[in-house]
Amino acid sequence: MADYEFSKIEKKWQQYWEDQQTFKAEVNPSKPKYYALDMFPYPSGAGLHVGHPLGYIASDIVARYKRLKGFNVLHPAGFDSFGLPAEQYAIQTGQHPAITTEENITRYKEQLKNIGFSFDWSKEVRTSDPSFYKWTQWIFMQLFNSWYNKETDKAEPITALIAQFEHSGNRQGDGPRVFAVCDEDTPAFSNEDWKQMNEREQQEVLLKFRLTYLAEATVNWCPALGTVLANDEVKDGVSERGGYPVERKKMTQWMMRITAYAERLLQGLETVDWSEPLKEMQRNWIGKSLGAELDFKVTGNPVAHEDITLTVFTTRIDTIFGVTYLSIAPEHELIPQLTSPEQKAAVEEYISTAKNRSERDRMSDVKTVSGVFTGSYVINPLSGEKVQLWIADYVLAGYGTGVVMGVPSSDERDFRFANHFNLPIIYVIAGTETLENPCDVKYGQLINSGFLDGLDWKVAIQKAVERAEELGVGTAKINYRMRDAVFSRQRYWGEPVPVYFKDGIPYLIDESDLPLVLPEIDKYLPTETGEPPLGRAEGWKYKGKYPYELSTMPGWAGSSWYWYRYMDAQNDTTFASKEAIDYWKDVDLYIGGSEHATGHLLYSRFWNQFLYDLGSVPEKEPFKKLINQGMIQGRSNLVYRVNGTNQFVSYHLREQYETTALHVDVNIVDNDVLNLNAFKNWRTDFEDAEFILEDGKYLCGHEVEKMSKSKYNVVNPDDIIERFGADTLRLYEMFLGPLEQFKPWNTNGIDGSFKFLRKLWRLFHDEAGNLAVSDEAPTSEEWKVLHRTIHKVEEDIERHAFNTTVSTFMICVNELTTLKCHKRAILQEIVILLSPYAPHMAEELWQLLGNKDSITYATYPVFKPEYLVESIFEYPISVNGKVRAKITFSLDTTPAEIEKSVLASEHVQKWLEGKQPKKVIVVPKKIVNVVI
RNA sequence: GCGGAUGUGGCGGAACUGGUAGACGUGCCAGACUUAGGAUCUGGUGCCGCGAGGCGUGGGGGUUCGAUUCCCUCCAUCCGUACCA
Repeated sequence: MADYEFSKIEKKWQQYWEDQQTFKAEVNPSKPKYYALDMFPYPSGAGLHVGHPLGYIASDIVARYKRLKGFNVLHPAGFDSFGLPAEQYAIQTGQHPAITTEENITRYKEQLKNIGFSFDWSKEVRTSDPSFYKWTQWIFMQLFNSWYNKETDKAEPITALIAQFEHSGNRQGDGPRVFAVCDEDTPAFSNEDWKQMNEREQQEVLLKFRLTYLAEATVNWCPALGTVLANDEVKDGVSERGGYPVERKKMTQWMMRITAYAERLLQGLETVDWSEPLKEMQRNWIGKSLGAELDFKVTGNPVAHEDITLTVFTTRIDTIFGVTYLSIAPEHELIPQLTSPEQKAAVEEYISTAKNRSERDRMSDVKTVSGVFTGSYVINPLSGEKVQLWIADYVLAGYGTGVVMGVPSSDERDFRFANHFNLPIIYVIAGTETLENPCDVKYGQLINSGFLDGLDWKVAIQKAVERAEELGVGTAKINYRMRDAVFSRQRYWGEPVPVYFKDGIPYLIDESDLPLVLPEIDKYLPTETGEPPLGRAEGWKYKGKYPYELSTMPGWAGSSWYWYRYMDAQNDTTFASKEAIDYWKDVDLYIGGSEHATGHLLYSRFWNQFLYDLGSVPEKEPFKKLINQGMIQGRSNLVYRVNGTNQFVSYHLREQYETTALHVDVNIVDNDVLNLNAFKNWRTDFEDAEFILEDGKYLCGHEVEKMSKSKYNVVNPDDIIERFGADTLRLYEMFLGPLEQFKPWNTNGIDGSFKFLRKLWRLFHDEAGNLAVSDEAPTSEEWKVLHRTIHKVEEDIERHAFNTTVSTFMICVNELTTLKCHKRAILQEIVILLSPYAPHMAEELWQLLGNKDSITYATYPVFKPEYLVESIFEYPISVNGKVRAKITFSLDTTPAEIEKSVLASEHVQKWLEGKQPKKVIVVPKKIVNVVI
C-alpha cells in the first residue's frame, strides 16, 4: 500500500521547483506586486535550529497565498554575511572569514531548501560579496556628499552648500543660521571668510555638515573585541555579542548623522502597520522631548570670566522659581573656568573619580548622591535669584546641554541632591509644601512663582517661554535622546570605507574605483601599533600613495538597504534599476525578530529616508507591515542523579533522594520518557548508569530556556524532516501558537500534525493505496464544509493567524473523513487552500488529480456564501444569562414570534414557575435571554 | 522607577465588532482490532457533586438582560529602558 511517503514527495517537488524556476519573480506591470521579506540571517556555524524557520514559514505561507490570489510575488532570500563570529574564528584558526562564511551559507541553504520555501534564489544577495558591498559603499559616498537642509527638510548635495558658502557664508541675511541641521556649534563666517580659508579649513567645515562625518566622539570601546560599538550594540554596559565590558573612550570615528532624521523617523511611525510595542520602542529610542532652553549668567566669577553663560535644557520651565542651584556634568569643558581657587582641589578630585567610574558602576549605582560645589554662582534669568553652581554626575554630558537647573521641589533627583547637600527647597506647586516628598505631586497650580502665580502648570510653561523669549534669555526647544551612530569598526570582516586621506583630510575615492575590495592580510588582529587589522594590508593605498581608511563598516551597513538589491540583484550599473524599484516599491510584509527594534529597523528607515531624498526610491518608509515573530525557546529535559552515585531517579521520586539535576539530550527523550539504552550510549560516564523507575519508565523533568548546545535542547529541523517530513514541520511550527508569541519547542505534539496530513492523503486513496477520487457531484453538506473552510482560511491568513488556520484544516479533514467524501470538486479546492502550508503534499495531490502545472499557478477558490446560508437557527435559550435549552426557529421567524414560543416552551415554563418574566431579549441569530 | 505586553483545563492554545467559554492538538481514561507495538480506529475528558445542580477565563469591584471581551483597582510573569532634566 502506497501510504504517505513524504520523503519521496518532498525531494521530488523541491527538485521540480528548482528545475522549473517556479518562484522566479520578474517585473510585470500587468500584475499587482507583493513583496514578502524575511530578515536575512547571519550564517552562523551552528546551522539552523528548529526556531529559526518560524518566521520564514509564515512569510512563505503569505507569499504562496498571494501568488494564488493573483499577485506577482517577490520572495527572496540572502545572507547578512559580514560579522564578528567568522572573524573571531579567523583569529583563532587563521582561516579566512570568507571561507568559513561560504561553508556556513552552503549549509544554511541546504537546510532552508529542505523545508520547501518558495524563495527566488536567483536573487540571492550576500552583504560580503563585492558586487553587493560596492553599493553599500556607494550609499556611504552619497551620504558623505550630502548635508541636511533644515529649510527644505531633506538631504541635499554638498555642492549646494558650498555654493551657499561662496555666496553668503553660513548665515542668511542678518538672521540666525537656520539652514543646516547640525550647525549650532559652527562659528559664523561670511562668504569672504570662506574664500579666505584654505582647502583643509574648508574641508573641516564641510565635515561638520556631511551626513556621514569623521568626528572625535565619546564612544563605546570594547577592549575584548578590539572595536567600538554603537549604542544599540551595548546592553547593560556590556557588548551585546559576547558580553564583554565596554568603556567610554574619546576616539575619532566615522559617524552617521541619523539625528538629522529624528523627527521624520518619529513621524514615519504613524504611517506604518507595525505592532504598537515596537513603535513605542523606537519612539523611546528617539526620545523626543519638548522643553525650553534658558540662559543663566555666571556671576562673581572667581576666574574673572564675566561673560560666561550656561544654557540649561528643561521640560519644566514653569518651575523656574523653584530653582535653588544649577548642576553641570563633570565632563563639561567650561568647568576649569567656573571653578573658584578655593574649590579647585575638591573639583579636580571629584572629576577624576567620576571619570574613573566605569559605565557599569555608574549604571548599577544610581542611588548614591555625589557632587561638588564649583564656587561659582549663576543668576536665574526669570527670577533674578542668585544660586550656587554644582558639578554632579547625575547630569549627562551627552544629553541636552549638559547643564541642569535644580528644582528640588518637583524633581526626584534634585530633591535627593538638595537634601544631601543641604540646599534650599522652594515649593512652587500648590499642595507640595506639606508633603514629605514634594515630587509626589508634579502637576498643578503654581505658587511662590512671581508672574506665574496661580497659573496651571501647562499655561505657565507657555507664559514662561514667552517671557524668556521677550527677555532674550531662552527659547522653546525640542530635544532628542537619540545620538548620531558610530559607523567605524576596528575590524577586518566588514565593508571597507571608500575613503582615503590626503594631508589628514578624508576624501572619497572615485566612483569608478568601486568596489573597494577588502584586501588580504596575514593575521586578523590589530597591528602592533594598535591600528585596525586593515593596517596589515601591504601597499594598500589609493592610487598607490594615499592611505585608505583602516576601519570597516558596522554590521548594520549592508542590512540597511539590502531589500532593494533583491529587486534587481545582478545589476552592476546601479544598486537596482529604476524600473525594478518603481515596480516593487516597498516591502509589503516584513517578518523578523524584535531584537532589531532599535538597530536594523531604525537604521534601515534612516537610509531609506535618505535614499528617498536623493530621489532613488519612491517610498518614505520601506516596510509597510511588520511582524515580530516570537522566539522559539528550547525545552530542556533533566535527569536526577543521586549524589555520589551513578543512579538516576525518575522525576516524581526525586524528592526522596539528594540529587543533582543534569541536562540530558532532548533527542533521546520521547514524551519526557528517557530512552535508557540511548542514555547509556550517550556519554561514556553513563555507560553503567542505573535507574530508579516509576511505572517501569524513567520520567525526565523539563524546563524552558534558550535553545543552546550546552543545554542539549537543540532540535534540528533536518531531524524532524527526516522523521515527519517538511510539511509536518511547517504545519506544526504554525500550530504551536500565535506567531508573535514566545513559546517553547516541544516535539511531543507533532504527531497531531502528521496524522492530519496522513488523513488527508487517505481521503484521496482507497485501502489499496490507489487514487480513489470520484467525479460525483458533492452534497450540500460537503459544499458547506468546503466553503466554510475557504472563508475561515482566507480570513485567518489575511490577519496572520496561522495557528488557527491549521485547526481549520484539521476540522475540515475530520468532517470530510466522517462524511466519507472523496469528491474531486471538493478535494481539489481543499488542496489549493492547503498548498501554502503543506506545499509538497499539495503539489503531489494536485498532480494526482491530473493537473500538469505547479499548484503555484492555481487560482484561489472563491468563497460562495450561498453555500453557508441557513434557513434555520438553533437558538440558545438562557434564563438570567445562563443557557438552559435550545430551540430551533426558521430564520424568518420574527422576534415577537420567537419570544412567544420561547415563553410557552416547557423548559422556560419550568424556570418561570408561573411568574411573568421581567424582560425577554431576542438577538437574531445569537441568543434569547429571559430575565426573571 | 518608567514604558509596553501577557495572565483561559494536566499542557500548547481557540473564542471576529459583548451573546452556548475551553474549538483544534497533545496528554489522560475506557473500548475495538490486534495479540504486548511508542501502530490504527471509536468514545470520554474544566472543577465539585451519585444526581438535580453549583462553581469556573490571575484577585477584588463596576457597567450590562448577558463580560474571557468594556471601565476602575490590585497582584503575578515576561520584554524594553534606565540618573534624558
